[in-house]
Amino acid sequence: MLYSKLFGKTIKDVPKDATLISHKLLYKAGFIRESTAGRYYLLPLGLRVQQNIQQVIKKEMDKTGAQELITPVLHPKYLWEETNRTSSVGFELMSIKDRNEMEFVLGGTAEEMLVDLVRKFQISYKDLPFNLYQFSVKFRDELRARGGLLRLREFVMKDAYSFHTSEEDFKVEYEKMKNTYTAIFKNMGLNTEVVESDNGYIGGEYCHEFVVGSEIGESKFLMDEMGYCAHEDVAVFDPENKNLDEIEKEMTEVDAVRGNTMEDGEKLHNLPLWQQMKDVLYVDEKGRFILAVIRGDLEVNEIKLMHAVKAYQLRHATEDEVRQKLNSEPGFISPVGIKKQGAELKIVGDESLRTIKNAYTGANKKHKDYLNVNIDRDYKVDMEADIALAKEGYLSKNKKPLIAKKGIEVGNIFQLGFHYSSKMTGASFRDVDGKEKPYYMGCYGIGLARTLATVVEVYHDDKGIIWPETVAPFQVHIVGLDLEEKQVLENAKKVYKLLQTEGIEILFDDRIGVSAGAKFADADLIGIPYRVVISKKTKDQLEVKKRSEKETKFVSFEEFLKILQFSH
RNA sequence: CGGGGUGUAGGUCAUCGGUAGACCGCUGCGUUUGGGACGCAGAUGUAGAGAGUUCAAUUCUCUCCACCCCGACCA
Repeated sequence: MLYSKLFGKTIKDVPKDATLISHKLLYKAGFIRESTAGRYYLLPLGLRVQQNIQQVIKKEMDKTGAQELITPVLHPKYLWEETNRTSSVGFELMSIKDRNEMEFVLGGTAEEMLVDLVRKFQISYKDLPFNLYQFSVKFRDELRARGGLLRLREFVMKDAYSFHTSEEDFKVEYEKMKNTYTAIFKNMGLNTEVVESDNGYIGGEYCHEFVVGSEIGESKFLMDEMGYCAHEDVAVFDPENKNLDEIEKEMTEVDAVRGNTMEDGEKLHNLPLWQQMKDVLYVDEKGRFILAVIRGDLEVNEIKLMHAVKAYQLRHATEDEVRQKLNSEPGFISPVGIKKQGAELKIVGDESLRTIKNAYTGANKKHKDYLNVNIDRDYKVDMEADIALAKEGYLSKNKKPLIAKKGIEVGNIFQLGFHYSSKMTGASFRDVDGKEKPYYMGCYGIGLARTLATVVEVYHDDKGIIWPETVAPFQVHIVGLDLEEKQVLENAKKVYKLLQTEGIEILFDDRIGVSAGAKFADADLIGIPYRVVISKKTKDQLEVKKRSEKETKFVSFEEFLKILQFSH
């Protein structure tokens, strides 16, 4: 490719909207331009990188025996209604009607489509298992797009869906995908943590995120030195017993003229925070009240709570609701003697309540507290569950301190189980015993543009991008200097042609009348792995420099070919 | 959707009640040419949209729209 013909120029100033390094560099170097929020043009350079990423993924996926296909982008809405996902997806569905008023959903994920495809065939146990994947544009009307390519409303995703006769068979595939994903990202130079996480709207019981550690990432997760690694949403920990050796004292109601915060209670009674009970009142999407009770030094994990009570939306109750519906008082709520007052109330106690004795808490009246409250004796909960938010420094179940990390989620794998096959009619196979059975499923996604941005986040310096060779838009960047001298120009063209015949992808900066400094700056910004300078100085040699290194060296054409071959 | 912010040339910004300017970039000519060269000449704007106040609005007020940041959501 001749640089003089390349569409998309480098610029010096970036739009003020760009805050992330990847966004700035990709914009400056001419890889992307914005259309509207969360929708980007991929320019020729950007597309080349994305296609390389796609190749890396495809190669590893094909190795596992997965097969590539393509589904329509417009999904018939009735499919989404069949699984009841028109109301429960985590992202806003975009829909559209055709001339016959038929309703379609712009695909944001394709579980229903794949099941619908598979059920068009008479599947038997002999056909299973199989894994089908595609690269296709996904539409998600995200509440907020963010950070350049990091969170888009339209993006190419590799999504794969596997079908199995049984859970055991699925688990083999799941492990295979775990390894495949690790390999895929490694091939692009990305080290990923495999993080246990929450399924969200996809359904199923467990899943793992592939996360690249980064301060700008949105995924918060916790690790310990024994290899435990889980997203904040699902991370478990050992709450540690606090004072279980104390004997249970008599519960008393005392005056408590204090504010509404935990700290106010701590100060007033001069007792440790962990001995206090924290009571948080939520309302779910059906209007049920849910009182989460937890040890005072811990916080409620709303994701865990939602799973425990099978709700998919929670909000905090208002002060009026606390007073009127539950006859309690904000800041003084307690499970002890709380009246349901006609409202549906579910009290969920965290496991940590079993680690303390003689707790103190509000008395459902303004400026009244209870002291020496003990579970079972003084109050009962409707449900005991782990609803606590893990934090750095807490002990893991391995009794090792947890370390908090942040990262970018570039891919994930989900166990779906029978989630879809049980909801969609005909989603079944004929088993060896002649019976029709639902198949067991999994799904596996990678966002290409986000992965691209993540590579830039990891591989750059103050001058520009430093592409890993597997995804670089070109392998070699020839910088031609002194090109107004015929000899030099001819020589540069010759090298360009010869390298091309070797099958090497080259960007040749053939611009005449552009200063050396400008060309070097552009080469650094674009970040192609090898820079080759050809000028009147270099004569019949090539001046080679790796983007990732400082030194340049003069080599012959043949020696350079060897360097390139060696690097693969 | 809640909170905060921004909309002026392709980009970065200035101007501020009296109809717009700098730098980068772009075009042409010339001089330059190993780390973003210089000179000269030139092109580029319904100041996001609409309404209001005013003799006069890019400037003040309101509404809408778009975009960015923080939060809820996610590949």
